[in-house]
Amino acid sequence: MRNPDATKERILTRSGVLFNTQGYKATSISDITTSTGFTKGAIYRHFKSKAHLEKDTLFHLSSIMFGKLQERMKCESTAGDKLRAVFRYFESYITSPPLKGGCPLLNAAIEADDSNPGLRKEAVKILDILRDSVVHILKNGIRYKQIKKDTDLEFYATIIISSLEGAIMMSKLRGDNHDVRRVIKHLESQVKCIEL
Amino acid sequence: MRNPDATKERILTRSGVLFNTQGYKATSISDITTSTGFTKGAIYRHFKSKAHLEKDTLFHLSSIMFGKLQERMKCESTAGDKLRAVFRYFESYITSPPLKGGCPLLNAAIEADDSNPGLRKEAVKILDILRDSVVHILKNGIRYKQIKKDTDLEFYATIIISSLEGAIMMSKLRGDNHDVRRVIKHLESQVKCIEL
DNA sequence: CAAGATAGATACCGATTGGTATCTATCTTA
DNA sequence: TAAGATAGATACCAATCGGTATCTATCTTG
Repeated sequence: MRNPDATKERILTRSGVLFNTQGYKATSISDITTSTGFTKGAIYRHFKSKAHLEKDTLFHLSSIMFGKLQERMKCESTAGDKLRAVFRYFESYITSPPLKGGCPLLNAAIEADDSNPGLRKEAVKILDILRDSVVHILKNGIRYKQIKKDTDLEFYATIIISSLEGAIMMSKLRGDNHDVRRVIKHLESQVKCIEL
Repeated sequence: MRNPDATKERILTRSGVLFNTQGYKATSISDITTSTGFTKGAIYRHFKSKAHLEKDTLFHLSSIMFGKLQERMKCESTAGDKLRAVFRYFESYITSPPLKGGCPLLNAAIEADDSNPGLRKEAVKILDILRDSVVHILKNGIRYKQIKKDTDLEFYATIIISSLEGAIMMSKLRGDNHDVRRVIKHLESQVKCIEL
């Protein structure tokens, strides 16, 4: 009974890296024991099954990512600058990853099928939060006369998120940042279209 | 020694569905034996390891997909119409999937890490072919005065592919076609910008 | 039709999987 | 300080993993 909270945190952190790099199914409990230094007994005391650990870990990962994203956004004052901060954050997934393995939403979304409903539900939640964040930025932009007031919020949120996620897939596959750079260039010109 | 070619074809077809729906790592050889009706002995006669089977299967999947894509494109005459056919093909991944499990490129790209270099290389090849297809359409469009001649070909190919792939991820996760519809609407307006 | 080749089945291998029952040692609380 | 609670270790489980050695039956070819 040394420090259960720190143990749980350590397990979530380490399995976060493993799940995000190797995949959820491909990461075994043994992988996690060797990475954390804890035994199976310790892990199954804190998480009642591997599926639960996967879901909790994905939540843990998304909390970290949204935290870092919020940090970047609150440094900017206008809606346009906040959006460009989002773009730069996604580019960092490639150029200097805040977490090894790329975007946890993208990874979980592709891997989570109907056989892992917990993971899938968690991924949907993350996508909702991300979409709402972009919508929120645009909404405030309209309120403060920075964004055209007839802008279709959901539409632009979808365009931004989909192209960024797709770009991460491409850039990660190719091993360079050319594709994500192109997409960001395109999104910046799109933002200019709705900026006042 | 009944019909080795048909056997190989059947294995590739069945494992194609399994790999594309459950994932490569998550699909076992036993899954494939029960799906095909063949035994492990038969499978390992035609493929020297699971990794080889994965790679060959991804190639098989991409051949089918590109075949269907070509069919749709050759029905159209102008570059703009060919691009719109590409968009509709990607939408069909959601509305009436030509293959269960969504886009094989996207699935393989996310799952393939450095531990499966064969699969990864095959995924890069597919991405190259897809990108070259779009570039080729645009190039011919310029030649026949349908597309503005100063168009950045690689740029538009990246924008189109990334946003479509990202949209498939989102729509598949959510279980509806709203996101992919939005992205296609956006891409259609982008095409209009470079059409003559 | 005889002989070799090969497609595919059967049976097995050691390693690893997720999971659990049990034990010990440290903690909290009366 | 005594007693109960709990964090974590150890040892085990049946099931399954990818892979292989061997056998049989059908094919091709002389």
